[in-house]
Amino acid sequence: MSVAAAQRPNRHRPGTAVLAKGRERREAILDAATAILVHDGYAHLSTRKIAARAAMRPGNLQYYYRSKQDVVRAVLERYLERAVESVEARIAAADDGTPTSRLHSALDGVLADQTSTESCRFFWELWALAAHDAAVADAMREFYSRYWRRVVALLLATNPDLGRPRAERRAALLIAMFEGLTLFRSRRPPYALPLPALEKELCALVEHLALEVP
Amino acid sequence: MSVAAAQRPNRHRPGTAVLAKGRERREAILDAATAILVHDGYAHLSTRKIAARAAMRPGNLQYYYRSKQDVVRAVLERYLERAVESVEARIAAADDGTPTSRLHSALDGVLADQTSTESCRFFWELWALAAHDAAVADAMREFYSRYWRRVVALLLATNPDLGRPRAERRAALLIAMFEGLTLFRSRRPPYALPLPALEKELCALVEHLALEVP
DNA sequence: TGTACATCAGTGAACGCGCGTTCACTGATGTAC
DNA sequence: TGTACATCAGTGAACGCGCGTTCACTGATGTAC
Repeated sequence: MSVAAAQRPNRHRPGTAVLAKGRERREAILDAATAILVHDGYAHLSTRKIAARAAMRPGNLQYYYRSKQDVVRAVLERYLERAVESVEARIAAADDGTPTSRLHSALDGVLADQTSTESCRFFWELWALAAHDAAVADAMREFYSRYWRRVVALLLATNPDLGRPRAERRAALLIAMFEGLTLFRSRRPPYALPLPALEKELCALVEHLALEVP
Repeated sequence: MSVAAAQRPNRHRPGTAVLAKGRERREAILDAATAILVHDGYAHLSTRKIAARAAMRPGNLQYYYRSKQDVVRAVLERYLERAVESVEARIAAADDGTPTSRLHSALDGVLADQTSTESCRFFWELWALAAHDAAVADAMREFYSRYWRRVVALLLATNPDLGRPRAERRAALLIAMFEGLTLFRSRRPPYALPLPALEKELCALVEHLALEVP
């Protein structure tokens, strides 16, 4: 379609206001779908509910996204992209400090994200979804791959003596622990472990993994 | 019903063969539901599919479990009960050794479980389900609470100097890491991190958390 | 031994519902000439 | 300035489908007497 539009003479192009509205509507659809996914779960996610929440008719939703799967993929891509951006921004924000302080501010950022019930629930849904949907699995692989490389770089910057192989292994363990902690740290946690002072223990462990060489 | 049966004179009781068949059928239903949950996900779990897989008619399934929710709860309870039993059995099996060897054999058991795609997928579905279903959330809380107390006991047995509060915190971190590792360790992993030699690193970390006192 | 009876197990048809998607159609916007 | 036109956006009705559950009914099993 865009190819045909480019070849066509420069006539009858839609106005910028029209295009802006189209973009807004798409965003509204993704917002609605994200909210339903987080609050009710994928099992209760339907195109009709998405359309209702975005204040449009089912037929109109199909105009923007041809199928439910298209909506889900778009939701996923937007969410993961934002997640990556926010982590990068937090690391960059601690640029004044040493590598160690960058590591800590990244850690703080991850922990802050985890207190958001929405963020946790989103990932829980994704893990389940990825087990049965190849497209979701691909997106998750890509996301965790970037995440992992970033943590490896942070560890190596903090302590080059670690060596890349060890840094890679420890980064994997750290990410696993962060992801596992979502199960116990969301604001209304599904599983109640008494976790006071846990963050200190976690910080100590992170430092151990960053600094200690056997 | 069982109350009425107990008050009734000892007449017209169903034969043991009849009761045994009833038990078998219920097990078959739970097997079928578990398989569908693991292979297709909760979103695709329907009473009609469960019935078909258990080789019965929809109406007959309703005879054994009045509602879909009843089936799901029963599946969950059976699965978590078995999981607890299997961990207990593995720890007990290492009874010949020192506390440290018990710790290691428990660790081995957990890691062995994680290479089972079914086990991982089951838990992924549960995490997502628990976020939206209070009954599931309760069952998970109970499960993790037992799991956690067991790990605390193991850590304290290995090194009493840890002190209970620290052991509790470290047990929580360990469980979080184990649960997070399911994301990267299942036989056909949804997220590919290069994880050779990761187990050694994990063992070293477990020992550090068990033995080191700052 | 036979018959009445209670319980367990299973059947088949039917219900009303929400779902994902299609489609012919109408309206809004804005350009070209 | 007006009209033809292309594109974007939105509507409303309809489709066929699988769903969870109900229900009247039949058959199987085994006991009581």
